[in-house]
Amino acid sequence: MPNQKPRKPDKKPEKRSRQPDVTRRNILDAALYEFAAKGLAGARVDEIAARSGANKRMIYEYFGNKEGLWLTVLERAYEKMREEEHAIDVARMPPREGMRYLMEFNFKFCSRNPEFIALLNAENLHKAGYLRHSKKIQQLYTPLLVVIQDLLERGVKEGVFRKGVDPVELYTTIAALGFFYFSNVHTLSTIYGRNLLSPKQQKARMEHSVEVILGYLRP
Amino acid sequence: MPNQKPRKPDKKPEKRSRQPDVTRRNILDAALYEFAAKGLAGARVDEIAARSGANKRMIYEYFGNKEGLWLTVLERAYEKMREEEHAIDVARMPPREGMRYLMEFNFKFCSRNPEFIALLNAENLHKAGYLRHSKKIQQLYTPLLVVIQDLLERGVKEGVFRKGVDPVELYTTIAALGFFYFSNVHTLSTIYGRNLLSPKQQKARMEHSVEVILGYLRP
DNA sequence: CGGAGAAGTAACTGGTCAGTTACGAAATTG
DNA sequence: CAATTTCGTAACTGACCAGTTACTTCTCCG
Repeated sequence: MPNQKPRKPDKKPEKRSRQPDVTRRNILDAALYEFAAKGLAGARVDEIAARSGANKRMIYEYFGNKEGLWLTVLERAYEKMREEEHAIDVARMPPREGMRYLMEFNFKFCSRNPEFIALLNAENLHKAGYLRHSKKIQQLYTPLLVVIQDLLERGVKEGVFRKGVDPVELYTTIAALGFFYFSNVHTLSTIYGRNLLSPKQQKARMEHSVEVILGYLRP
Repeated sequence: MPNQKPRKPDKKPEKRSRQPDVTRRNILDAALYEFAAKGLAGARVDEIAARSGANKRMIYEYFGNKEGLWLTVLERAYEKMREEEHAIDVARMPPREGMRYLMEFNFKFCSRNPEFIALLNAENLHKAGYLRHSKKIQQLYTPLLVVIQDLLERGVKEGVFRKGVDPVELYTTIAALGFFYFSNVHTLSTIYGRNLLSPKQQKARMEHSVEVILGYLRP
């Protein structure tokens, strides 16, 4: 089986090498997987190189060192979340529906992105030392908080929400209800003796979480 | 400064060496510190030896290897929590007070024991592989769940709680509201641009958490 | 006191891993 | 088709680190 694929240098380099963007992206994907599975200290650069199909030299050329790679992966994960969150259009929903939607989105996002959770936990182990260097993160959540504020105000006006709820506290609570469950699935599953990752358990948990939020918000 | 301390072999060996229990305990304390700070992969056995004042040989004699040490530290942490939780006497409190007390205890425990949180997160990174081997953990939470069930039933009977709340879901929610905040303090502090570890922020957060639980539980 | 065994020390070992380097192959450019 | 740059490979290096070993010192008990 001789490889005569690259014999055709037409204007569109469809397959094969010399595509830095693709290589870069492959490295980041592999790194996300490895970091999420083993943390920063446990992850192996050789493993990332092997999994990405690239090579260590490329990794160090693109990202400098292991920590540089970590920071890039972390920022990329946050960006992904922002993008998805950006797609939320809650502003014109009725307050209660809007709040339910927010909670469900958050829950499902955590369910779909366990690597994101592992990454955040690892970063907290490092006391957010890397995240602090990323200036763009800080204003990332403002739009979401504005949306929540708006929902709260409209809810109060319509008489379906209680007064005096702080949007930051509420957002933290929403995040907590989604995040904690998936962050601690394994120890919780062990303690309760059930598989909390089963769709049935997940659904029940999401329903309960929505109920907690909406129940609390009643006037 | 010649050391003539150990020159007195009276019946009570007050200070100094040859006290396996003390050495063992020192190692566990040092290991808790190191593991909580750096995770299993990041922790260094040499560092634990140095910090404990003991020696690597002792560590391997007592605990076999690094993983054995990890498991022992983990179990010890859970035991500590159980002990403190055991001291809770909520059974004869009025339902709402009891629930508030539970929530506050949980919150304060997380605040007081950041190592416990780090340990749990690391163990979840390992998919609870170590915890699963510890049979005694599984039935640890049953008494607490019974207490919650009792509170809920009395609350319903007295007309201060809503019906149909699942005690397991509720406990998970209580745990989430306490745990998540401290587990993610650093990234949250970075994002919000405030120091969430300040007593003021902690107090506000605890009040909010209690409000969420009690607000949700209203009939 | 003296011998046995437990507790402790420090140097060592073998493997692992982050980061480097020397070199080759392909592609782009003129 | 050279020359230059970009991409890729694989072997290497030096540090680090889990676990071991050879040896010393203390304590206990007869």
